Amino acid sequence: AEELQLSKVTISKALHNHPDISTQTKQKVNETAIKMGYVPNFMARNLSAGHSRTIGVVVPKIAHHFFATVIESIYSTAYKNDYEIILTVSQENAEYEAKHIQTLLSMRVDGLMISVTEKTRNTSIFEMVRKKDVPLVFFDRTIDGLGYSSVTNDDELGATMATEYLIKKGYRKIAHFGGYHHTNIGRGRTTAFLDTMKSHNIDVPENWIIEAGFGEDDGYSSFMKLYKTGKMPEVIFAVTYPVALGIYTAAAECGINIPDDIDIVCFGDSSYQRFFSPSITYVHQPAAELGEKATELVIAEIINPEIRQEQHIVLPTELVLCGT
Amino acid sequence: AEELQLSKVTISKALHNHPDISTQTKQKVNETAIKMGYVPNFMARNLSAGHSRTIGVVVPKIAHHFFATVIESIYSTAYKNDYEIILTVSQENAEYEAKHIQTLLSMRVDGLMISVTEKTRNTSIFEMVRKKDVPLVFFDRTIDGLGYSSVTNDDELGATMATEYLIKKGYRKIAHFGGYHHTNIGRGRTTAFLDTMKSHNIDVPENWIIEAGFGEDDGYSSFMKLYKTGKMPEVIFAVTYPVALGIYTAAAECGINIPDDIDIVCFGDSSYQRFFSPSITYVHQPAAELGEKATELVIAEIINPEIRQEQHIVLPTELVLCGT
DNA sequence: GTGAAAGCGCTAACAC
DNA sequence: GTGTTAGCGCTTTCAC
Repeated sequence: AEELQLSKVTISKALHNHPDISTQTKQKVNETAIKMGYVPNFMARNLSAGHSRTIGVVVPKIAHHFFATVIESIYSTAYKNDYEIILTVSQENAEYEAKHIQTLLSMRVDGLMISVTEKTRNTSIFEMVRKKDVPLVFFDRTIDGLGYSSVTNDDELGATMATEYLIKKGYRKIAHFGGYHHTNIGRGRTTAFLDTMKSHNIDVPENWIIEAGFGEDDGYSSFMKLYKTGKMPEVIFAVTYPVALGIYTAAAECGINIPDDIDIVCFGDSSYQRFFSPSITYVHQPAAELGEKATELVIAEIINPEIRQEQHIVLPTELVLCGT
Repeated sequence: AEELQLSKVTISKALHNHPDISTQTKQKVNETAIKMGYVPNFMARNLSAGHSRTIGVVVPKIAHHFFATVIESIYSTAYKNDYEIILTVSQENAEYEAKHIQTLLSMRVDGLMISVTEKTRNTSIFEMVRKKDVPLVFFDRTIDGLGYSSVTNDDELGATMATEYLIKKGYRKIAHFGGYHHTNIGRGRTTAFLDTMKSHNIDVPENWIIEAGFGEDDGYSSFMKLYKTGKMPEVIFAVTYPVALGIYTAAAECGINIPDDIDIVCFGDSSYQRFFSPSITYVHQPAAELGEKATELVIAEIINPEIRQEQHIVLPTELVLCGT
């Protein structure tokens, strides 16, 4: 339609500032393009280009401080590098997750960033990604042994610090609501907790280690389960912030006061943490940095396919004491 | 590459379950497609189809309970209807917003859902959307007078209820930290507040109405501004939850106790509201429903271009009393 | 039941 | 400097 007497090619070149074209022609083209509200067709462009300058992201949840922060950081890092983000949410559902990855693949994203669901066990979809030769970086929640790069928080360090802190504070009866052991973060945190306890020669009753998911519901039901045993600890170490909140709710229902009757420590926080009462001692995760590093990693792998070998970045966690 | 002796056309038809093709051929094609991990090219498909079964979304912020909830709801509603969501975040920056809309347009999204930034004033980008004839629905934060449909919370109702509540509680010295008046939600809440105060013949000093943004920073600086006047109210009605949090922080720094010295009411909440201490009386916004309705609206407009006339859905808000 | 031809909007390679 | 040709991967129309 831009037939102000020029061919498509000339237009295309002009719009791309090709040296072939005379400055005046360029200007004329640009002007009329703006005037008539021309918007290039991304699909056509990328179909012929063979790539999309687009990165697909799959997260298990979005209404959660940690992920929301990571996502914002992914967005801004991507934009800085002229990549578009296509975000999908698996809602902790492994089936949705696989479907989203399919869709993203069919959109021909140049790279993939994934934080898996708490239930993901079947890895066939990731092998498919490998076959397509699309770079993939896991963040926070990873699947090991597939040869993909990852960016994670130092779960072991955090869990160790938290446990040491509790012991130093004089606690001996410590329960742990860990995530599923088949997930890297569940395993890492639980293992570090147990190791630390062991190194201090403190026994942990078997039913004080409760394996469940990462959500508020899980914290709630785990507490109820613990409560029914009749033998309560002095403190609970929760695998995530939502789990800690679930514990709060359940404890309140059971007439148990936190932190007087039972204290809590957990991984992660919310931006509202400081208004929370009573405030919790927690392990801080560098969410924004994690998003940034992960994004830079995929982009690097996209640009430089040769450098595409496994690489694991572990970001240090930090113990934030209650009331600071 | 799928040359197991068939042409592309046959393959395409088989994959689409076209009646032309024999059942056995279909099966064979499907099997090998799965075996070799065939993924159709979304861009090619949509290039020839002329649409993308994709909806573009622009939100000002994501790490915010209200928006996170709306977004999750948009996602699930879209998926239910077989639409893909492309989410972009403007970060309250009108320039980014315009750029994102451009990108989305170039991706040939079938529809657009937008909650504008607190700074958006230039509407030329929206006129461009009109020219492209792409359906657009505003949610929560709208631009009126452009002829687009919208789904919003009943800001007037909420603000009126909140104000009435404060008055009934005996407060007379009420300050209001409203959003910018050029935004629909800022204007709606402030106007309803002033009207209600007027109908009760209660005076509001001019410098107790502070116009600012919707973020925590704004709450903080507004409070400081108020504090410097030396004349403090009994209670502050904050335009958003983050603003209320900013007030908390500022008040703490000024040695002012909430709610003893100054009370707070606000619009919106967080999922952690119930753990918050002291808890706040707030106006509940039906975030999930808002996302759902808005998504259904765009989809309806996409499917039925004729019905594309302005339509404004206003969802009722609710006053939630402190401690319930 | 299957395939050949044309076209979606764009770009890169090569003429003119 | 500008235009022609061809092809990205798919779908639709119409022959066979």
